[in-house]
Amino acid sequence: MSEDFRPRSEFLQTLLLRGYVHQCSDLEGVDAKAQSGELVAYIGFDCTAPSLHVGSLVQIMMLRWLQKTGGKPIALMGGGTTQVGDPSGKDESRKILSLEAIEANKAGIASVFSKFIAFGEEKTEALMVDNAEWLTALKYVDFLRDVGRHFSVNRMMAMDSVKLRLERDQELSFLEFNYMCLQGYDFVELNRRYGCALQMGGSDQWGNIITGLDLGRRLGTPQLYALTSPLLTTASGAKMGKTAQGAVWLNEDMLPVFDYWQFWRNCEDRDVGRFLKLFTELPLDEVVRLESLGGAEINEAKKILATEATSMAHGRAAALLAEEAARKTFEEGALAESLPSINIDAAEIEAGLGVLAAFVKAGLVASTSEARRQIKGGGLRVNDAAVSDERAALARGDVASGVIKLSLGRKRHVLLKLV
RNA sequence: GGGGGAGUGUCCCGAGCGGCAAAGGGGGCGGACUGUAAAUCCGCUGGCUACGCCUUCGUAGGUUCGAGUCCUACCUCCCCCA
Repeated sequence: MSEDFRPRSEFLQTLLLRGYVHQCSDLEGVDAKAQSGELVAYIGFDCTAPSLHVGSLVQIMMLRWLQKTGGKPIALMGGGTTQVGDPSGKDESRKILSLEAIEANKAGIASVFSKFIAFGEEKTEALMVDNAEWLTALKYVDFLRDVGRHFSVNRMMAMDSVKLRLERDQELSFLEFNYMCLQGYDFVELNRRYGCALQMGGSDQWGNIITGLDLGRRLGTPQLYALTSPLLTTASGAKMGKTAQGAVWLNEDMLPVFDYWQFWRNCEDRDVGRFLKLFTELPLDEVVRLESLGGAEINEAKKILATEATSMAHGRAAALLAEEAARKTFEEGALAESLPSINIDAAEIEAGLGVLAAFVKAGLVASTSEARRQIKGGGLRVNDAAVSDERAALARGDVASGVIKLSLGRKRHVLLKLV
């Protein structure tokens, strides 16, 4: 990447300044294309899970910026390629998903996407397409003759995704070996169908993307471009988007908005600036101001990060509600109505629901054994009072304004709402 | 085809003379300290109707009062010879 390159398009300026760019095959080329107002770009998404999590957020944001700056984004659902499985960055082969599971996952992902990007037929409205559309219709022999002839096995063997498996003597099935060919073919197909000239993705996708570029050249498409974003880790090196409780999902039914807000609120000091640039749309000078806050003041920046990021995924109203719930809970020590909650039959309380069972029910602990351990460690609280007796039961008297507040540690809270 | 080695607590790595719910890390969770941060220190890290019971060491059998540990077969992976 040339250091002194000065982009003229708003699209590239934004991506470069906000830290989205890791590698690009041809910045000038992409810039010119973006300038012309004809840039169509795509990112492919696996259909391996029923939703998307924070790990995909960088990619989603790139498509969002593309749309905001006058380009047309394409979200490519890997309905076809997911049937094959990408070996990139994986030590072992992935389980092959059933077609029904892939379909269901696709629907979940689509609903998340629509929060971030506007879909439709207009020029800058995004398209969502599924590569199963063309991949499953391919005839094997035809594909080999038309496309396979352009792939050099010698080169494929040298690709990191393949090389790694071979070096470690790990199985790489022929099925997976074909993945990059299919992804390469996707790019060409999207170019033919929609004039898509740029594929973006995480840095681990560089090899796959470049394969598409080469294939395009050999098959006579116009010049294609590649752009990857850095692989995101937190300042302390952990993979982005995974927490103890699991992935940080972008949809509410898999992760309560309160928890999503908390995820951002609890980021490390060193990450605030970077995250503000990548995951919010605050002007850069504001970001600079916020990240320069020192000491405890950086907490203000974290709150803004949390609310801004949450607004995008769940809407402003829900984000403000989460912010308010956090303020009440952490700053005032008061009861916040909008904490994550589960309904519980009043009769169960009357009957004397044991604390152990209650915490399991609330999902704060995985088993009664864990609940016992947490009690020993002083980690469980009912209405902010530490539980010391594992045989205690919840009672009518614990109910305040219709709820009982259960807490695990300082940060995780669930309200039992009596019904 | 022949010879040798490996598979351990379902997050990962990794010890394990026949008495083992199984050493030690990492990670994670909880506590203390803080700023809902980082660093540090301490505790916990199979399940249950819980001073007891049940299920765990690639799979299936066997020897034994008793098996992760010994024997047999099978599966998977690695190394050497062909």
